Amino acid sequence: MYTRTEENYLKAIYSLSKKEGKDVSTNSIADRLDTKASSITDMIKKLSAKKLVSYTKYKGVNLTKKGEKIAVEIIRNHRLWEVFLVDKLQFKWDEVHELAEQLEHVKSEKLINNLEAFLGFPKFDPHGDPIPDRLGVLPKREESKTLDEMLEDEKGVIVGVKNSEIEFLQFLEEHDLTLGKTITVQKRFSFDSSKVIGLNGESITLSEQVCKNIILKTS
Amino acid sequence: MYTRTEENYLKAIYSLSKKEGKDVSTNSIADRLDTKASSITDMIKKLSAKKLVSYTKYKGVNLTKKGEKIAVEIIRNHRLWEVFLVDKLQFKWDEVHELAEQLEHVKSEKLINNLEAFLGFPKFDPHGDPIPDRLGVLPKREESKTLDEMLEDEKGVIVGVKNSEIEFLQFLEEHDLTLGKTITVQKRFSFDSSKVIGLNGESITLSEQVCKNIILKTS
DNA sequence: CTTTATTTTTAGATTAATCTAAAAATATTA
DNA sequence: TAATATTTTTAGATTAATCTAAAAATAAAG
Ligand SMILES: [Mn+2]
Ligand SMILES: [Mn+2]
Ligand SMILES: [Mn+2]
Ligand SMILES: [Mn+2]
Repeated sequence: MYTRTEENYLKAIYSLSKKEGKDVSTNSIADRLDTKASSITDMIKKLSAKKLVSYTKYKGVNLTKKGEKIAVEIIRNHRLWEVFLVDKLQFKWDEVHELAEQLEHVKSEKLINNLEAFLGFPKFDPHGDPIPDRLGVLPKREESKTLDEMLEDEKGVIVGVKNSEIEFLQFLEEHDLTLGKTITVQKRFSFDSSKVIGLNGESITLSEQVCKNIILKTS
Repeated sequence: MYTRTEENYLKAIYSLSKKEGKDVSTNSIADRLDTKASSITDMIKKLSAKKLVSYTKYKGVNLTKKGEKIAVEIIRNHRLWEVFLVDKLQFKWDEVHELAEQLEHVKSEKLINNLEAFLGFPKFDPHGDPIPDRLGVLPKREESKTLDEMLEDEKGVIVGVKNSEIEFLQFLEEHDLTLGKTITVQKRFSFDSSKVIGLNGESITLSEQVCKNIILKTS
């Protein structure tokens, strides 16, 4: 139906428009996909001709309903494959993203629906990101906040991360800061917004940067 | 490492040279891949430059050790994915080939090795074809013959098919002629080489064409 | 051993996705 | 607002994979 490249553009535009709200700029897509702005302009014209994005020169793009539907489908594929790799094939959460980037483009509705059933209809992927159902509806997470927003003595369970880069995930893994772990804020230093937290009976110091990227459910 | 197209050419050359013995001709590859002969010549030059095939103009091609290694790797991927689809995701044996054609190109040694372990190190795919191990070694099947070669009153267990086209597989499925079934040759008609066989206590007539494409282990 | 038929290769085009360099539009700042 | 900087688009090339049509090589028939 659509080429792998087209799908990757749609996915990039989708997540950029979620993150930045407004129209998505040529340069931001170029950054995200690690290509040149001129290539983006070309592809945008193609996507626009196919009614997958709405585009006005110099003003940026937005996904149409049609374009968004495809983007969400690919995201669904991506996240279900990540669950498969972690739950069934013994992969760690920092090893699955690149592979899922390949697997997400395999074309078969039956495959992905059967895979979903095989995995027990998971609602979140190994990084805590929501998995769209077959209609494209994203599950809502219960009330949650970032560790950065938590106060001293507050307690919470890790339910997701905002950054899925390998180095960050490995850092968390090494400190046993994985999904489902319960932590308590022991101290907050106002001069740099770093925190000391309690985990497994031990204390760890975490930078503001780290705290901003951990999502918790506070009871 | 190699493009999807290159991999498909190598796979085609591999199976054609197994089937036909001698040098593989440009036209036979074109037929197999449903492309024009001129495209084949172009690609062969590319593969030759990469030392994946040995090629002399007008004389056809053969895989080098390097080329064969890649072809066998892709076949390993293909067959393991087929097992996954049938054993874990409820696919029928006539539904998996096209999907496996996509999945076989996903690049990750760890993925395929973990998948193999997850599946319990299967030796044959859903069509009875041998699955190369991680070193590229193909398991040997026990003594077997085609139904066409069997004599009256001879008994055997279906262990594979020589033709994996959807229509043929569906035909077999409808008659419950699936892997593992035991059948007995009840009668052979010499005028057209058709046979009446016994299966599940019933009798079925099968054409020579069909008999030539069913592989059995005779006790 | 010629002539004819078939197969294979070459030449030249096309399409998708990318790039560099330059031009045009928009945004910033003095 | 005018000058400057940044962003975006256009123009022209490149690479991979394919095609059609024509030329060259090989094989088959007479
Ligand atoms: Mn991912
Ligand atoms: Mn994820
Ligand atoms: Mn197959
Ligand atoms: Mn098979």
